[in-house]
Amino acid sequence: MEDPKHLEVVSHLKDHLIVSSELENVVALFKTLGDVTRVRIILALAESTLSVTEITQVLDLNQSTVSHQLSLLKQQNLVKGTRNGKNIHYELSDRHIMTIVDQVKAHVTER
Amino acid sequence: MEDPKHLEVVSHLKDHLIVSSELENVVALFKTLGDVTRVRIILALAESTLSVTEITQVLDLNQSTVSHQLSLLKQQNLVKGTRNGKNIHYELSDRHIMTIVDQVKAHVTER
DNA sequence: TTGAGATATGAACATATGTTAATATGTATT
DNA sequence: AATACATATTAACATATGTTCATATCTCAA
Repeated sequence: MEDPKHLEVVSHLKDHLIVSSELENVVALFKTLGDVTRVRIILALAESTLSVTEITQVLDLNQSTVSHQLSLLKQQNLVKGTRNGKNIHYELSDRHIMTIVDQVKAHVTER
Repeated sequence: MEDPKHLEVVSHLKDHLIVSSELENVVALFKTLGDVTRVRIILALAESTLSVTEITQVLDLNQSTVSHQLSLLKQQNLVKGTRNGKNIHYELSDRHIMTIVDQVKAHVTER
């Protein structure tokens, strides 16, 4: 037999779970963080501001790869770059990101 | 000219950023959360325990899709299912997940 | 044990994604 | 202006991913 309260809840659930654009944004952020290369870049930038070339050397990546991924990270407002002559210094645009990463890290290690 | 302190930091960065299996796990979790369907399932389960059929109806999805995605969510220990006769009741395996989702939601709305 | 309902699984498909090579653009130095 | 260095961009490719259809498996009731 079914709990009538359960049926009640379920029948109304459909209306409450609107597909908000907010959901899209949250998922997009998760998706961006769901790649090893990008997270490594973020972790590196958490230690120090770095130019593209430096990221390339430190993480042992193709220059093109770094530029591509930085472009995605910029789109999500996770990093920002400021030009300094020939170089562009990249840094985390927000400390908040590290909070999230740490949060998830905690969740992962905790099992 | 370059800040010598900066050069110092960068030159040692490569050794500190080990590709830990922990990193892989963190990224895998982010990747799992980087899909609208999966997050919608999580948000639904945050409201109430649900059977596969109920999820199918509430979220207007294909039964096969729901099963496939639940399987991925199970692999990441995000949900767990317990059989009740013909049905299987799915629930979040951990409240912690909602904390993470809320965290990111906060980050997203805050701009 | 046969049938019906609930869930899982496998194969096929279209699309998305990450990396690379090649090249373009931008910037400073001479 | 020419060169060298740093970064971005484009196209091509291989691989990964999400959905669907068809079907298998499991469970209960008759």
